[in-house]
Amino acid sequence: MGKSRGHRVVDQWLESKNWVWASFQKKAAAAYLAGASGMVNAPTGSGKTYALWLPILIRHINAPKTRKGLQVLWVTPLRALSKDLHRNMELACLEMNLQWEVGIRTGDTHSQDRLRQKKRMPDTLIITPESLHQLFSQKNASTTFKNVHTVVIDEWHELMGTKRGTQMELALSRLRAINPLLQTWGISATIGNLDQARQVLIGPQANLEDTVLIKASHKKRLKVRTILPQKIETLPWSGYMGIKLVDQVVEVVQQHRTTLVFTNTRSQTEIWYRTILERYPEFAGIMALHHGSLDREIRDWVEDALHQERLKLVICTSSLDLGVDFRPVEAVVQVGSPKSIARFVQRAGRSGHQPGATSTIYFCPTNALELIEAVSLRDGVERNVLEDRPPVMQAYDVLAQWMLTLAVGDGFQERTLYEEVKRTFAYQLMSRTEWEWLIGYVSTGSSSLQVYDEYKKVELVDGVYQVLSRKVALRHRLSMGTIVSESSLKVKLQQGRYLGQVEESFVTRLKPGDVFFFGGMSVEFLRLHEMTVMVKKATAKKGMLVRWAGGRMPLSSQLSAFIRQRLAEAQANPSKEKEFTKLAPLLELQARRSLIPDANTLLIEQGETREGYHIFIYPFEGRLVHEGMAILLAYRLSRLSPITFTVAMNDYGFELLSDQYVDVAALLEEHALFSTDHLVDDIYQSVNATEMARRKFREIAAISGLMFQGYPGKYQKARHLQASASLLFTVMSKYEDRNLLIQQAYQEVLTYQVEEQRMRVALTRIAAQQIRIMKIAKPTPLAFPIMVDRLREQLTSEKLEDRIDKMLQQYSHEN
DNA sequence: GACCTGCTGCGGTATG
Repeated sequence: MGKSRGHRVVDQWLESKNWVWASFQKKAAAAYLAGASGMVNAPTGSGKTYALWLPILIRHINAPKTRKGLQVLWVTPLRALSKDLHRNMELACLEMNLQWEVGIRTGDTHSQDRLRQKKRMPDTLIITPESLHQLFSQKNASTTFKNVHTVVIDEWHELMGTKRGTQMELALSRLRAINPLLQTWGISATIGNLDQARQVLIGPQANLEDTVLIKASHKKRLKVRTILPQKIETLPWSGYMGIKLVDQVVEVVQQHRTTLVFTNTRSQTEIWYRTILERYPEFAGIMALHHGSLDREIRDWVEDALHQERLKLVICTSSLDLGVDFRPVEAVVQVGSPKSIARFVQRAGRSGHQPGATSTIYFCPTNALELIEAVSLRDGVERNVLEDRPPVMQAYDVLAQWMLTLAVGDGFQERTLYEEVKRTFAYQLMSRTEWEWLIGYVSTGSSSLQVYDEYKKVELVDGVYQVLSRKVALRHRLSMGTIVSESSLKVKLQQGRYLGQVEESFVTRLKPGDVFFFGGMSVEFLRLHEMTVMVKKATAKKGMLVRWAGGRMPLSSQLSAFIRQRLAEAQANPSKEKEFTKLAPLLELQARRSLIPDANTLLIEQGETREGYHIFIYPFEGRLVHEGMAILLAYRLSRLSPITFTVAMNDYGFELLSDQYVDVAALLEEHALFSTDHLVDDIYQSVNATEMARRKFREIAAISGLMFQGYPGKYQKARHLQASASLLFTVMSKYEDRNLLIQQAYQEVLTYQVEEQRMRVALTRIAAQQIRIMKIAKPTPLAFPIMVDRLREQLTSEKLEDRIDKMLQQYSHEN
């Protein structure tokens, strides 16, 4: 069999580049050219883009030469990725002398380019999910997409677990309705539920066996090393900044060409940067920091400098998790718990980007107990355990937005769209009643809002649901997408550049003259000018640290399981791992004052201090489950006899504090405190559920179009937004029985706030475990950090220090 | 003198 002209062109091109087409790339190409859909699973830097890009070109070369407009959509979750991709794709076309135009359509595409695209679409469009939806909100959208035969979704693992993934599912279903032969391909890093990822991509009714999974065979070698502290505290309380080990981290940095130091929070990057600069002034100029609140220009500069090998060290948050390959990076340091094995591996992969090179990651614990995590991470990496990314199900806010998007564009027919939506993974279980509620919602704003005209958005004309009002259409286009951010203020040097963003709550505490540390420099607050925080460079070195109110990631269940297994082993066999040896004094104290739980034991500690009566429980299930369990237990105990608790938790356990003594042992004999019966009811009955749902509702209201977030550039106060979301929540809960969006808020509390599924599994495990209740005279090493955490919420930092000092004096001696 | 908690991502006003 002779090769087609397309194959020959590509072969010649590969030859001229002196480049081998790897076997996984060949497999992907063959499957694609045979008309299949599927997924490519390969690490970054392995050339997975070309695995699909080259066959797309082959197909084009062999196809008849008629103008067809848009034919290929290449979806990327990151704008930053699109430029690199564009360059590589165009270069390939150019070198092969092909007439094939690649365009970019993202938020920063110039308006003239957009207009040009509108008139004449390029053959391939690199696009974000949000911009794709923008295209669907234009008139003639179905004409735009009528010749699209291929959609490639890059970093699908990253999108799938989020509402952006749901957006993608909806768009795919629409594209398949336009062209039933559409070929869908995902590109994904390795995750636990790889098959499910593929199913979500192709839709629930499609047969998984008809699609292809292409795996790159070469495995990335990964070395994990722990940075060990000289000595540890037996009562670990010292925060989670890890700065104590800075000298040892700098030692690592000095041994490598370029190092990335990953931290868990933005303020942590700032403090590490400042500390290193103070102690090692020679790093000035060859060290940078990178996090999500720094101005885009600054971040771009850092990324460029990394490429050009001008930096020895970059301190960053997950803002550098993904995307661009930084070849010069030789080593990665993870400061503090990465919370999941998959994230740890992902970050490790930022180093050693050459094919065949080994990635090296150093784990720097910020707290004595994290030494157990170090061993557990190594376990996870060795056994190749990776967490799942469960897809988002039944997010009605996203669906409502999609209905409006289509109504703003070409309009939709109710029956057809219903069938189409049911063919997505996310909405496969949606009932006809629920759908009808949504139709009502977009046309009248639901029964509780019927009297208000502004919620009547969609009108039915000749069987087609459409948005006729220009104002409604404009407002909708301005507020598309599923990312709802805190409202923030820009920070600008008085006569100079923008530094980045801080949150409103931080600024309200500032007085003119106050010094804070931001973007790697000391700045003095001057004034608030047109919603911009004006600052100048400060002479004073010390200053406040900016704080952002971000999300709190819990420890993954996979990592938790390893920790539960390893804890008892650390005591039984302290010389087995060097981390265990270090931990020995702490574990001895734990064993002396209480006991060290093994994997079959649930430890409960009870004690009394001047603060009151403490109950500590250690399921080792991550802080969200602990929050849920604390609420649950507090509720169940209070039903037995009136009592109130203050709750606190961390990733290992939680505390119930009260001014009354509770005989836990006796109560456990008679009552199933840890039972899964009536679990959801009991959580909803507890005081916090409504408040939690109310907070969740803010995001739902924004996505579903209930709440206009304001015109771009125009500032809207966070308090105002919160207030109107809260008002809507009250009205809708009160006057409507079955409001889908309110129900969704409660559902999200269960799924994401208290991790109901995981809690059930944990409770079931506890039911089979032996429960050991220990009376303690003094707080144990496991209890102490939870107590400190509770105080941290109540006290200012100076007061907290005094308090901790006293506590340490009181509790650290013998027994 | 030691200590500072809490990720990321996108989009956007303008016609016949």
